[in-house]
Amino acid sequence: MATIYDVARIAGVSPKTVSRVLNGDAPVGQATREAVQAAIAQLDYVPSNAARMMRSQRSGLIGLITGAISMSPEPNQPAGLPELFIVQGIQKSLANSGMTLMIADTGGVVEKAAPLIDTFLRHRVEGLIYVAEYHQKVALPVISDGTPMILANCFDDRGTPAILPDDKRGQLDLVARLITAGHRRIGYLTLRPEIAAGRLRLEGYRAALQAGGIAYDAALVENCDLEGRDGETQLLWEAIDRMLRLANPPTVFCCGNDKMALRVYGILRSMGRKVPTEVSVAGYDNYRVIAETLYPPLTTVDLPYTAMGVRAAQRLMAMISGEAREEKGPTLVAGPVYWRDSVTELRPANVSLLKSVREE
Amino acid sequence: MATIYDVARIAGVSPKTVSRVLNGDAPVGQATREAVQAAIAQLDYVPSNAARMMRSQRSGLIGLITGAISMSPEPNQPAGLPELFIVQGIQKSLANSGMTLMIADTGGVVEKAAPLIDTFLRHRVEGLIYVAEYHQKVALPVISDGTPMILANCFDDRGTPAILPDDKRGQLDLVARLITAGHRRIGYLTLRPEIAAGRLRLEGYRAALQAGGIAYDAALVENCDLEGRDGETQLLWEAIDRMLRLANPPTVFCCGNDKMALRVYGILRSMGRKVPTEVSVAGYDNYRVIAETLYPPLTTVDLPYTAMGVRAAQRLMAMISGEAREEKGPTLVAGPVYWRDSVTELRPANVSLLKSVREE
DNA sequence: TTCTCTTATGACACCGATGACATGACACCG
DNA sequence: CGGTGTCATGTCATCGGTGTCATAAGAGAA
Repeated sequence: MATIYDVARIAGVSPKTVSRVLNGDAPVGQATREAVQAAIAQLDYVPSNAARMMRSQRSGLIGLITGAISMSPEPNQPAGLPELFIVQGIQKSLANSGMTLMIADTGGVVEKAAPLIDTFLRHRVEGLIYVAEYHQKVALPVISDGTPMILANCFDDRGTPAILPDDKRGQLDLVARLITAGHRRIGYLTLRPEIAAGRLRLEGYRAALQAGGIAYDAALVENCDLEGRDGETQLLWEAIDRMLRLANPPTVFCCGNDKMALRVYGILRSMGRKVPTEVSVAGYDNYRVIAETLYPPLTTVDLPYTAMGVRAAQRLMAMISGEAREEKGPTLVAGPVYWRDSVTELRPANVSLLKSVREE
Repeated sequence: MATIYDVARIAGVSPKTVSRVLNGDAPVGQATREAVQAAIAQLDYVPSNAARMMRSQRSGLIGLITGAISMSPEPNQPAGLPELFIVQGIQKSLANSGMTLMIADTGGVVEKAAPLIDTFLRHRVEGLIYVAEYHQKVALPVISDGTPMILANCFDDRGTPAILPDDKRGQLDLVARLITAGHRRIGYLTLRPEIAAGRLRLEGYRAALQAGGIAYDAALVENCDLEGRDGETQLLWEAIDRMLRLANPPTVFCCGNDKMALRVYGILRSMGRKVPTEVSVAGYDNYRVIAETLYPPLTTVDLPYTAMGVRAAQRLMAMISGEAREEKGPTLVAGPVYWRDSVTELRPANVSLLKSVREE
């Protein structure tokens, strides 16, 4: 493999001059430059990053750790995929920064994160991003040297900078929109409260009710999430059946996520209830394969994965460049409500007052 | 950032001895070793790969280029995903080789492959893998230095080592199995012949007929692939309708892939034909979300992406270690037939004779 | 004309590891 | 007891670039 010395010899200049041609960091005479470039071409010279890095102490590398790639997309488990959108956003945002993104994969095994981080540190990455498959708390090993690190779609105890979906705000926006549409009895089939999304979205639901002057009714809220195990459909069926038998039944069901909404469609249909004319349904995630394919298309809230990726990259770059204005705490990213045909406008007059709700 | 010299000073030994403790390449006294390890821990020392690499001329890096990550999984376009299985296979296979896998993404733009390759070469990767999203021909820039390169799911003009799905063999196995089941009139709704999979699978179909002593009937074969554009369903409907009106209609429809089979299910149902009692259907790809979810579950051929990834990694490692027995030409990887309920056994007696067909 | 100043280039040390080689201390052998 | 081998460790050069400083040649300015 040719070195800068070989190029220098062929071109009849000093190695340093070749370096200058390569980096453009000092003026070089036209004739000299051409001679050097010819020599580079002739030798198929490719500079060694290792050598450059040693001297300059800058690697130009960003390390990204994810489990997305090796998550088997199980038929029942569409998770893992969304992560890719985050990675995409990061990539797009980093593309023009001159940084090279190194992606490593945990193979779905969280314990592998530690050795991967170590590998990255050996390569002297200038920043690290850890992407989790769903909004959760994590406990990664401490980075003892000062390498900046960002968590995407997760957070930890130590206050490591994190980029998180604004689940509370999203659910709030959706329910507020439902209220504007005239719904006052809003059923909520929630995710289990152990996961962050479940808890936060419920908070958003309650906040929206309060803002709309509607009393919270425990009879309209039920956890129907069994962590993917069987029996979820039964649980849903039972909850829906009970709510619909109330003296004052819900006019719309909010679902913990789009997958649950998909099931709810089936259940309502088997009960002989028409969506949306008799009952409305809303989801969460804007999991497009579901939301756009369902009939009628599903009203839902976008989980802004790509935007989160972009923010993660931006915040990391800010940390690397050591900008003074370093934010504290997690960055929350809200996604827009996608208003589709699965929800009836009970009070159409109101609608004209609305501007479309979207990520600011 | 601490260096090996700092560690040496603290531990009261020479840098070389620290190096020996780190690499275990020469005996080190117990007491010395412990002193060194203590110093390493005290300083949070992390060795610099760049420096190590310069001296040893080995990077321990494998570069992987893919478009998988940034392919938006369009609702209509489940491609891009399968690629991930290849990456997974590669990763699994490389995990214990001591190599670090660097993944870079083209963002779906093929032109970005060249600069990415260049970046990898600057890092002196010891091998390169290019993964394509579907079985196709590619034209990557020539690697002028001797870095080994492998193509996965694609091939080129220059005879670069490639790992390809054995589409011909897979279709042959499937059709042979149909024949064994007693089918003799086998309709084939093909992919467009411009793509490798379309051409090769058709070859497999014909080879199976020939082996089974059945004459090829052009009336039973039709290209129904419009490259994802609209009108595909109409095309399918028309083809199926015509074939079923033949004096001697097919008893089974082979489809170019599982997605097409999904449509065919719908069409047959709308025609009032029951699957599989009146007509059988078979797919290709074993795209599990479709094949296992459909009712009845779809008989299909596995596209062995994970296995291809494993083979790609293995072959690359063989090239790197410079093994004499270097294969020529592409490595074909065949996947097993998944026999499910979408195909009727017209002649059940035969079945007991079968061993399950699988990847060798 | 002499003195800056800029442009163009080179000399040399150094980044942080490791390979090659040398050395000293023992242990074991005959 | 000298010779030989193994263990434990150190010295020094080197990998391929780039930062720092020096130097030479012209271009303007005083």
